Amino acid sequence: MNEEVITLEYLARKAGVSHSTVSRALADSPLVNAETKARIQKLALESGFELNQVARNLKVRATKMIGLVVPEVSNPFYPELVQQVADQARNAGFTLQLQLSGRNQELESACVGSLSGSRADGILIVTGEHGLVARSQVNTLVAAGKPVVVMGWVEDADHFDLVAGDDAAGGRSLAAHLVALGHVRIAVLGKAAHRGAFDRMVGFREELAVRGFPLHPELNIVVENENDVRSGVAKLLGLSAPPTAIFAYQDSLAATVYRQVQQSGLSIPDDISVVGFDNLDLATYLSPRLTTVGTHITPLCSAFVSLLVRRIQGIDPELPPQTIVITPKIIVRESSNSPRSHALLRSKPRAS
Amino acid sequence: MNEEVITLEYLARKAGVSHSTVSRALADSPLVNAETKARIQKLALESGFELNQVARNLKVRATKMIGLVVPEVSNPFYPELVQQVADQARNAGFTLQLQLSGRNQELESACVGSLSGSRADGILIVTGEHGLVARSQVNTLVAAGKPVVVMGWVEDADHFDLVAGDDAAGGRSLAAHLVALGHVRIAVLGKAAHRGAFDRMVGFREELAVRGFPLHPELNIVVENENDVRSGVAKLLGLSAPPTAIFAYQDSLAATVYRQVQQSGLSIPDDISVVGFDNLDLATYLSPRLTTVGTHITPLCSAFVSLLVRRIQGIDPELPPQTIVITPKIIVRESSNSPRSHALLRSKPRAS
DNA sequence: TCCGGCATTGCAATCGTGTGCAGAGGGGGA
DNA sequence: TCCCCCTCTGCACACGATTGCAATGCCGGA
Repeated sequence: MNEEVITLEYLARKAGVSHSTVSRALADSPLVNAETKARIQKLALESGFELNQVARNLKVRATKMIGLVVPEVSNPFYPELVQQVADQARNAGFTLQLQLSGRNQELESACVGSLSGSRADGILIVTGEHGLVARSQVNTLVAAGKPVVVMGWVEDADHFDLVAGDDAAGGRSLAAHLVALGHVRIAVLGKAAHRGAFDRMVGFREELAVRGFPLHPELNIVVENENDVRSGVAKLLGLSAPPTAIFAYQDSLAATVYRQVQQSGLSIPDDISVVGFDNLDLATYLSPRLTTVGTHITPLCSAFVSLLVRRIQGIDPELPPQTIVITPKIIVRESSNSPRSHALLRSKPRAS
Repeated sequence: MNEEVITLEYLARKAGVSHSTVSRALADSPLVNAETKARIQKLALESGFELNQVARNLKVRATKMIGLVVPEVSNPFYPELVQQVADQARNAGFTLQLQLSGRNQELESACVGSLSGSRADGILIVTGEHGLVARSQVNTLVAAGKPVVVMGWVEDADHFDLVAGDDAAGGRSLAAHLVALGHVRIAVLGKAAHRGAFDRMVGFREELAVRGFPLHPELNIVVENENDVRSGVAKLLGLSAPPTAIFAYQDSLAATVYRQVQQSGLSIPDDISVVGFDNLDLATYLSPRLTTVGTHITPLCSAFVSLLVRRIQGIDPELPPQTIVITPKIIVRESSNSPRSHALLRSKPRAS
């Protein structure tokens, strides 16, 4: 077994040339003689040579890698994004370094840290419910000229590039949709406001108010976990005048709502309409398929990646921080319909 | 603005020492005087110094990164795995480099290629339906001493480390479960055999035969896509003696089966039982929750990562290639139950 | 015959760290 | 006083590649 490490130098000795020539030959430089080049390339192939990318990276001061920071990947919202970003990055000639910042983004700073230090040519950060945890770090990096783009809603994003979906608009269109169907008593299943305000819920409520049916306090349920969802739905169904529609602020919550509603012997959408937000794959697995709001994720990721690549390439370095907002669109499926009479609803049996 | 790159050398000049001392100080080496060390560390912090990891990697011949190759991440099967591997890797002090080999693993070789060349200290490859596409590449790498571990079922894995779930055993327990419930006419919704044989289906059929109810050909449906599933289920339900239970070889397919069955006005599990395989999150979102088979993913990933780490650390380099098999377990939920009488089943209305 | 230019190759510096080894300086014991 | 040892620091090389510049040899034209 040959223990010697195969380097340019090694190939050079074998081929009887200098390592510079080998380097140029493998880079297909026109500076080296055609036959020599062919001979060296053949030799490299035969000896199973692999260029040491780390050394190369050091010399050329670039890694052709971009770091992607995402809270987690078991929540079905993120994988699709990762997939798209990975594809886009590959098209641009970059490979991906994935970092999970944790469900509560407790590792976000650590992730960003491990990505800087010249390991990644640029960094993409997808925020979670807590907003941009590593804000000061990002500011420092950007000030130092490191390409960074953030995705998610962050207030006062004056100092860095931001790509965000317009959640408020999405919320408004859901509300408009339900009201147009004839719903009056509409419940909201939401989360206590992290990151300033949860725009999708705010937009939803705004639109309800505009349309003349402001959200009734007893129909506003705050949930933090699965159990809250179950008890919340139970509470709603137990009201003397139950809602005819429920807006769950995430598709994954809507799934739980489904189970709870259907276990109570009620039918979606005949007895009660349910709408979600995110347009996960899950939304089409549910039965009936879920009406929801989703950003067309391709343009979103496209903006995300191409903005970063632009920064990395360093064309117009004076380009001020950008904020790109993408408006999501409502996807109407079978889980929302016009309300039937309340009498019918209340006469239905309820599971013990 | 200070355009000078901040390096050890820069700090050294500022502190009036040599770059060696700075290097040692930042590594908290006992070789440097306590006060000097403190002074240098303080200075480094103030100037926002970041160690150039690429240079370091070159010098120490290690990157503390492991590459993870996964077919895709939009199919809900993989994200959980990625999450676990990422966590395990972080615990072991490694960061993750994610590479997507594509739904049909068409990029698998390219992924492995971009991971070798000293970019990653070790490589984890999760195969897809096509088995180990980059097999020869893996053999070469392993022969060259590069740490590589493969997950998935691969035949003749004599030359490299392999971690696999025992799909056949899972299939057998599903069959046993259904037969024990009293089912006799059981349908299988499977895929044409990629990668030799699709063990979960093989195991399922074996066990049926052992129990005395070999699979009837008309109840064996081969599907390649969503549409096949729909038409397949329709065909099954249209039989003069429809099955009382359906085994879908993947949870995600079971979801489609659900919709088709429920749209036909039939109830799960009262009219027909449905079981899946994989135990995705999805399985609990469905209603009723899906009976399925799943590997407890934590030990699986644990074996996966720790085997690789062991190779990276290079303790007992003579350790022969390992094959670790993990037996999945059946998770009984509400989608499977004893069959009711066929008369009732056939008298049910069917949606137009 | 001489010279200029072109094609090709090698030399050597460089990227930023890590580290073996030598050397400086100081303190303590004989 | 001398010497040894211990603590600390710096020199210099190495990691494996890229690349500007110099050098070589050859050919053709004057």
